[in-house]
Amino acid sequence: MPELPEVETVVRGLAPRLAGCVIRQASFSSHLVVREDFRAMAARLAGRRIESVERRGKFIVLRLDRGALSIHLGMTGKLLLDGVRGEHTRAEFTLDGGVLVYDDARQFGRIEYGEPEPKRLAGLGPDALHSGREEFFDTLRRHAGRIKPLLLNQGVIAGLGNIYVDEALFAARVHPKARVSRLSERRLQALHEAVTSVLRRAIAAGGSSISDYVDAEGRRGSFQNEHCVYGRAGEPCQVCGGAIRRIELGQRGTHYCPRCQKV
DNA sequence: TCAAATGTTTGATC
DNA sequence: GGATCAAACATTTG
Repeated sequence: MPELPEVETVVRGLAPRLAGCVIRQASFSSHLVVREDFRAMAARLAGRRIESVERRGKFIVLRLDRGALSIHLGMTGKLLLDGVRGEHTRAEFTLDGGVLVYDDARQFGRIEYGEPEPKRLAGLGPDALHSGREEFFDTLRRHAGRIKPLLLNQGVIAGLGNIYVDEALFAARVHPKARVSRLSERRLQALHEAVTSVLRRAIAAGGSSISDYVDAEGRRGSFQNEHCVYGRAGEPCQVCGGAIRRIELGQRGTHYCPRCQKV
């Protein structure tokens, strides 16, 4: 459910409400979401002040007066301000200014603590939204292989997921199976511009709500209405009128226009 | 009953 | 050290 625009939307909703709050109490109920000892984790968080709420790739990062907490929403995670405890609630943070509820049906999400920050954040590539043209080129050119799996690799570029990779490749007219090494400077530049503009437009729309994504206030996004290829197999391409095709690539459903996107 | 789902990790193989 | 592919994680939905 959550890629960069969805996580950004959640962070923008949380930041003004959480900054300056103190965590009074934390409780957990899933060893899949929280891999370490619940009591040790709760003890470390109790009494900590939240200095800021930031996004790194698809991670929500709460900077605390000591250390930092990272929250990854996986596929079905929701972080709800003053949310109500439900069947799939896996964590609850009682703050001096409200309650933060972490809900996650599939439990692919992760909550981790680290000092000064969780170690896995160090493995992320440059942020897809803030990566400049030069950095984008240099990073991609260091790798071989097909462009789509590469863009999905968080260690290469952080933040893109299945929806936005398909949408950006369509906007740049690049075939998902294209080899990075075969892409011209011009194609790469188009791709960089496409990534940036698709992400910006998606953030402006509050993200994409395909099935369950909602922001910190429980509101759905609307960018799914602007998808050109994702989830539109069989529908006519908005540019050429040909049918959008769905294939499997790197174990992910992949949507593209065979006429507009050549290898 | 089967397929697919906004994600990531791990292990085998080349 | 990589790329590539399959499987696994757990649950819901059509």
